[in-house]
Amino acid sequence: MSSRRERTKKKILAAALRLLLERGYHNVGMEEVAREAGVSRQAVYLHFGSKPDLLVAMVQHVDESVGTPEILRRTREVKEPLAALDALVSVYLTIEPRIYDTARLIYDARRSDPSAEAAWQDRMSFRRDIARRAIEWLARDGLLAEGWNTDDATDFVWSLLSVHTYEYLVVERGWPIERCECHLQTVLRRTLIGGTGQQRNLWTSGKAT
Amino acid sequence: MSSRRERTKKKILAAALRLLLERGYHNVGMEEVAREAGVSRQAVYLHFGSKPDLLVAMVQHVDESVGTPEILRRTREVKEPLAALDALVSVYLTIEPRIYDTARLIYDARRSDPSAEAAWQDRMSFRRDIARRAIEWLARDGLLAEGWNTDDATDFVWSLLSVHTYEYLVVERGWPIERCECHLQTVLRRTLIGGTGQQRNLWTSGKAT
DNA sequence: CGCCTACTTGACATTGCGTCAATTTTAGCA
DNA sequence: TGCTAAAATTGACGCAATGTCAAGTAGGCG
Repeated sequence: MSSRRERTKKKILAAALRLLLERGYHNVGMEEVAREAGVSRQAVYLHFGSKPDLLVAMVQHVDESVGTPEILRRTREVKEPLAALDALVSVYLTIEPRIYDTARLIYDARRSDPSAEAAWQDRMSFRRDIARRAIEWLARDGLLAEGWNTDDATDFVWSLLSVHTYEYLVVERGWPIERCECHLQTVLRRTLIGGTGQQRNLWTSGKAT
Repeated sequence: MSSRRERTKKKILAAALRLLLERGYHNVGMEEVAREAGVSRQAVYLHFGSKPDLLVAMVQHVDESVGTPEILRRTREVKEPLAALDALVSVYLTIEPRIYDTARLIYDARRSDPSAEAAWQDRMSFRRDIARRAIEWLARDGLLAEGWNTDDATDFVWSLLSVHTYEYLVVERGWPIERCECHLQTVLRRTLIGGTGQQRNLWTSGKAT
């Protein structure tokens, strides 16, 4: 039972998505979004107060439709901490292709708009929490390699599994997802896993799926 | 023998630098740049045709004043390939603090401006070349770890030693340069060095300077 | 002095964001 | 069916920023 209002809102969101993803935040005006959605320019302002607000709404909408939380739950189904690191990479590369474009939009806008900045920081602290959970698990079992503490390892994993790693390797360099997954898992295992875990896993680390 | 023209140009560049670095590309207008430089708005257009062109000129100016090529030459003074990887990180973290702000400006602008995009791609392919040299050296000596080929390792090093790794770890998370250097060196050594090199270096890898 | 280059001045066109008030359309409901 | 209130349109406006143009004004050099 979508009301008239909600339907129009969805139309606008869909249009904004198409246009902004294709041409970038600063290259598309509200006028064009309205035209693409088949509504008047003012209707856009009626539903979303401003361009930055429209962007933030777009991002939230994409996040919900992708279902990030459900996918992330996979990380917790894993039985042992060593596999958690692999799962983290795997989940990262499942989600990233779907949200990359919008994440990039928010990143672009955050310099010039406070609410975009807030949305970005939200996302970032959420991602750091996910990374931290895996690292704390490793650390508790004494598997964290020499030279790392929980905080530093968390930051490193968070920064390695970021929008920009995806951008550099997959988007710019054209790596297939599988190759990216394999290499990033290798990086994390060799770098962060020490103690007994290293013996067990070092020699399988070059040939993950 | 700085002519009047050149002096004015420098004044404008300096003013643009101050303002744009502080407040970002989209938050500073040409009017303000001109006022800060103590010249008329049209003088700015006289010297640099447009805002994007001013940005590109700014970046080139900073690059020259930092002397990136000279600093990068350090990478080649290294005697053995294992040390080259460490030197790469070290050089990266010498240069990055000085150029981070302007690099970030270019990155911001590249979505909406072709000449900024070109400047960015230039910079990126230059950086990949640097990384590739070190990796090829490793590979030639058979020190590249299992699971990596030259291309992939180059891309990975390039993406790890990027503007955004610096942004995430140093700028956002407040890592001191030394900590960042130590950890990144560890990452590269443990990840990329295999064969005999690994035996020799693995146990010093947690405690680099 | 006079000349040329560099710079200034003030005006203008254009675009994009955001706002407003008056009006029309439309969905929901009696 | 016809009424009403919400939702959307229309057309105008203010504002700020980019970029352009033409005419005028310094400042150095013969």
